[in-house]
Amino acid sequence: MTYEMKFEALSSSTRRAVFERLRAGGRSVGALAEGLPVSRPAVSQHLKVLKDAGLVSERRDGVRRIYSIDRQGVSDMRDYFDRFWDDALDSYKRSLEGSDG
Amino acid sequence: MTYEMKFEALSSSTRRAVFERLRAGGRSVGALAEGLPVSRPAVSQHLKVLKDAGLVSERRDGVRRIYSIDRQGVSDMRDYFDRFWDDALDSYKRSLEGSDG
DNA sequence: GCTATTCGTAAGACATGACTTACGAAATGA
DNA sequence: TCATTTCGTAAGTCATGTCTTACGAATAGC
Repeated sequence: MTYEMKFEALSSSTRRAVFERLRAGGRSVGALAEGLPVSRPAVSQHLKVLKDAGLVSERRDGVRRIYSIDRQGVSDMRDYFDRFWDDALDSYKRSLEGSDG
Repeated sequence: MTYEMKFEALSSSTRRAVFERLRAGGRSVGALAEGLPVSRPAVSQHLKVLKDAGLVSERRDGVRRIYSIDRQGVSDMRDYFDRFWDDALDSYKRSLEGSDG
């Protein structure tokens, strides 16, 4: 559930494709695998990584498992880049003060 | 300069460490390599990936090259997760409407 | 109980990428 | 010009991760 885990989870292009497919709403593993150039077990393995990272959540529906985006995880990433941007701007401003003030 | 390139660039933990070290301000390649458990050429290779992805920029200073955070690139990532979060919320709301009304 | 469906996990093959050393290029200063 | 410093690139090694097939578990319906 750390940032490191989220970055690692989003490091594979196939995993990002799975993640993007969930953008439009929850889907079963089989439905996710259709349209992707990898096998269903591969998708299942990717979903585990995404789930452990806190980027997707799982819900049971009979024999199916419906995976959905975990908005909290997405929000965490958004916050990370928010703060990163702020810090980068601050350090830039300080570098200007230091060079001519 | 695409999102794909930015995600790929941030997929390596060493590269994220380099990226994080630039958060506090611009640094030379040698200065970045100090304190990291990899060689200077390794850092140089990582910086090339980060630069090609639009996440860092380069400035010459005599024989040195000062790398800094490219705030536009960080802003792009922030926007990506902003929109992703909005889309996920919308699709969630739609799923509620479809299920009970 | 039996079958069909959906899925997760194990084991192993294979490609990808991250690292090292060696080397050459460019800028600085004497 | 020569030496020093700083850096990027090339070549090759090695670890990591991504994929496949095979298999077993869980649920639902008959």
